[in-house]
Amino acid sequence: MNDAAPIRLLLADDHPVVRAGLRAVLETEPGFAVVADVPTAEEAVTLAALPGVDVVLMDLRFGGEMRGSQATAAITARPGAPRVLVLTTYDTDADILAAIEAGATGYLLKDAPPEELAAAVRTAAAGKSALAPAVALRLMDRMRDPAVALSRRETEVLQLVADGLSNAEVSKRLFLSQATVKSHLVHIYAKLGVDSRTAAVAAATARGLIRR
Amino acid sequence: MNDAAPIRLLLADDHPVVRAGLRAVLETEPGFAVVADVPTAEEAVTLAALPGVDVVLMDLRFGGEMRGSQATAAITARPGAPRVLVLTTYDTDADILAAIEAGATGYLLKDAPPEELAAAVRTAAAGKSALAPAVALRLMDRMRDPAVALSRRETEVLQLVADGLSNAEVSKRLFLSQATVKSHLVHIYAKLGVDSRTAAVAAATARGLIRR
DNA sequence: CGGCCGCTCAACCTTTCGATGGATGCTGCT
DNA sequence: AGCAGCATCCATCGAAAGGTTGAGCGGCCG
Repeated sequence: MNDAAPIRLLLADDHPVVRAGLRAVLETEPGFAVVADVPTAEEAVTLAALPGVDVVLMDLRFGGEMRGSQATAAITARPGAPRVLVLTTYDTDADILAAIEAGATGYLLKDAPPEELAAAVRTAAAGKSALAPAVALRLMDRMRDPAVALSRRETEVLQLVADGLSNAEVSKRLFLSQATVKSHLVHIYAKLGVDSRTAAVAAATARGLIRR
Repeated sequence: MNDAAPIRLLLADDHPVVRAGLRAVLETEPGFAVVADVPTAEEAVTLAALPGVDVVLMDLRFGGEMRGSQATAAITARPGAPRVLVLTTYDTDADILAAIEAGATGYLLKDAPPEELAAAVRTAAAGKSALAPAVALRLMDRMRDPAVALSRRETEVLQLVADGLSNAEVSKRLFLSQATVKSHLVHIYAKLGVDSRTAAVAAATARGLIRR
């Protein structure tokens, strides 16, 4: 399997230690070649445009502006783009769905053992999707109980509510009327089985529907 | 400086990639020797008891039961114990204070560049405290603004509010009148500089005053 | 095409929450 | 001892959020 052509990798993570760790783990594995590692999402987008990269290992949260999901979308939008494998600490619904919608080929958690990591990279390089067991489980749960699947707009509203904004502030931020915000909240309450904004935030954070 | 005796290190982190990264970063640096790396806090406590360890690099959050701060306390409680340098992704008040109270010699963030990491280990090995700039800043802020210290009762109330309970439910749970709960909340709002329960929960979680 | 669903908004009424004000008891400082 | 400061407790009232009903618009799918 791992014959002449190695899989060429680009690593994107803002933690120097993690970049060094990925290098150490993957370069000892046969059949992998780390082309470059970068500390920002912007640099990842730039370097992924060059030929000679098969798979990008992408963190989701960077210290700077651009998020990993945005970078993933920017990379996969181009023709002949490399595969993007998201590698992060977090397994919330919001993160996972954003990554998959952005075109990620796989989603791994950083606590994965090296063998699992290597296997996922090979799977991704072959163009098949690679999901960590915990992530796959969460997606199954979501499929099985569609009541807890908030719509994009609902998630957006609830996130702002969780950040402490009032209905009036949310409505201004999203260019909506307060009536619409209330309407969304009512639907959210029904889906989560609660009857107040704070309870909705608690339930949603517990289920990982919004980021903390 | 880095003459005959190298600084002997024990690494404790549940992420294999991070352990590999720390090994890679520190072993290339002269004057360091990694004695062992472990994936759990419990093993860190066990191995730190053996002689031949100068500094423990300790993560704060593990997948398992024991927290890094507990492990730190267990290690530093023993006479002739090695120095513990906490190395984590998070910089919330609660985490930092718990670590320092547990007897950590230093507190570093994982996004630190390798040189800073190496320098901090040398500082810690010499018995001096080593704080990341961001952490030092946060501590300064906390000193300057002592209003963010919630009382026991206030924390109790806010935690229940964060769990999604209404004032009526909180009052029943704590055997209070609703008026008392509201009164506590007003004080909490004043201390946190907010004016609603959801904003208070957001502010308190951001500062690590309550668990999520 | 007709129905389903997500998104948007309005008007009304009810409940809850937040603001204000005041009481008690403990602790520490002078 | 006396006082200041804080944590804890409680009551009342206007304001904000929640609940209800009803409705229009656009996309998706059988």
